[in-house]
Amino acid sequence: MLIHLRAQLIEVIAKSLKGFFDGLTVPSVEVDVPDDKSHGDFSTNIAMKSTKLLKRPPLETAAAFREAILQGLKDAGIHDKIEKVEVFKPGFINFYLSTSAVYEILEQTLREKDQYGKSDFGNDRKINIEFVSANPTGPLSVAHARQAAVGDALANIFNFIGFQAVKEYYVNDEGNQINILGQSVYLRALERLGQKEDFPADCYQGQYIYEMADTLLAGKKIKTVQQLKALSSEMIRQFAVDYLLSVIKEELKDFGVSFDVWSHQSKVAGEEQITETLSDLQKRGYIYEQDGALWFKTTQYGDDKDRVVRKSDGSYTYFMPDIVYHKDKFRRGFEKVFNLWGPDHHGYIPRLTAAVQALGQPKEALRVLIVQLATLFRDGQEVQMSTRRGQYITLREVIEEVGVDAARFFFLMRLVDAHLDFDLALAKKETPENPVYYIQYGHARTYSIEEKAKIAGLNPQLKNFKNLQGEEELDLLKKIGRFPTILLFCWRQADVFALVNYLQELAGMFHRFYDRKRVVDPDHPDISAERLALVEASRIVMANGLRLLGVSTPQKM
RNA sequence: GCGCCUGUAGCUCAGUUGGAUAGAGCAACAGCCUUCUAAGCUGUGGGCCGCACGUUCGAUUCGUGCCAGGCGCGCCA
Repeated sequence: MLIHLRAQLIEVIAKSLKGFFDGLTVPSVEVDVPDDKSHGDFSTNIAMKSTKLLKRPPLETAAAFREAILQGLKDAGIHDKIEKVEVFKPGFINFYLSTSAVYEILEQTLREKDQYGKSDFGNDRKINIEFVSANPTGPLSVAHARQAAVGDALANIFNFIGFQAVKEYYVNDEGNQINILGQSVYLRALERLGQKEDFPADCYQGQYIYEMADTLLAGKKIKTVQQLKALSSEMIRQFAVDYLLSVIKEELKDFGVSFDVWSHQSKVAGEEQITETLSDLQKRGYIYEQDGALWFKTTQYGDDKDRVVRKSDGSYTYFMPDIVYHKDKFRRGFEKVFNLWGPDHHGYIPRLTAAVQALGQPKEALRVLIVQLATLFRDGQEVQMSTRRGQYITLREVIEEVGVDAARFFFLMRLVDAHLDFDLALAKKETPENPVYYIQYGHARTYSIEEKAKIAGLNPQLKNFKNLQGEEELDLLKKIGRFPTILLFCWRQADVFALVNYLQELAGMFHRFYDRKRVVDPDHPDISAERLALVEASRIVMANGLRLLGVSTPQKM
């Protein structure tokens, strides 16, 4: 409702002011939401933008504009939604919503319920969002956990505003790391059979390799070294990848994250597809040979230097299958693909962006989001981690220590590309310092109020409001009205932080309302019914928001 | 050396793509429960928006140059 009204305002303003410009082009009209509510619900800077063109002081222009806009609002038939229009200091023209317009927000929310905030903004466009994509060589770490929380929430939001967002996990099931993984399992299996060999430092050191070895031996009913040696290394590799993928899937499931598509490098970027793509790129002049290797001219699209795709020994760099994989994504019809990467990969962005353009896509078709690492703290002390020695905090441990809700919420509390300090002790505290519970508590409160109302025989009203006149009530309603806009902003920013922030503010306004206005009051059933409607609308938005974040909505706390 | 990111309250961070008196949470201090959940509410203090120029009606925001910190720069994945 507010999105629509804002669009109407822009239209009306542009139309009403045409006469002032006498053939000159009207500056583009911007309508913003002021920080300070005393400056109205909407505001435009059009008068100040016009000072130069019209050669008149902004306040004078604004006053004249105001008259024309008032007339324009009448002509457009939306004057009943705007209570007043005022001119302010440097030259702002501010619009104040009428209470009837505010009540429309309430009616809409109650009508649309769990669909409130949904839109067709995305126009069913297909987008892909690839995240986590950890190599299947061990359990998921906290770094993956943050990516999982962000990627899942982003996809939820994008789907809600009308995109067809596909969540995708790219499985690196080939290459050096997988060879080493297979070797690690093989050596541990030998050890279990009594033949202890040197365990190289570059092999995977974690305890889980033993468990895999045990599972392998039991599954294949292997009792002797001879039987083990009869297994092909290919078979062991396959076993290891499958085993770890099922572990990863289980961890993600417990974190509430599921993927729509699992793409395996061995399938989408095998030898055949690589050869095909490579010769295609060669034909189109993107590849040249030097020092026995094949190079991709990524500098043509702004990379610092060209990149090797096939080494002089004939094997491919990681870049090559990645190009093929992204070609595959676009072949599947995605208009835009998002990749969530760790900060250590940021140097890789220019070359992949170049490749995407060489594949004939516009630069914007690929959007890489660098998800910064979370530094874990426990009681103010940084938790030291070392991936090399297999000593890192896993997703599993975070879930067990602080729970899914707190973990997911904390990972979303900052912009994705900003460092995040994650205090484990704080996240599991059930005290006011912990922001997760603030919103959930607000949600739970709505249930307890509605329960009390039911006992008193009171029901929420659905229309014809007139008693919601308090500042707390109108502020809360207007905030509820911003929810759809916030979701669109999340798309524009490619970040969920704005939603987290919004929900905290919304919960704050709800708590304030609760503190100051008695809802359940059998002596005043009319007022109670209207306030109950506001409680329900608040609950709807808190629930819709938390659901998009992947955080649960408790009815009791 | 080159490239990318960051610099805002004691701490952690926002700042709606250039707007109005720069905000929030935490921490500190002072208050509010015989009434719908005190996991809540109210109030107070706290700022050279890293520094300097420039662009303009207007800069925390854009540009340039410095200063400080982080990361990336392999025929690794």
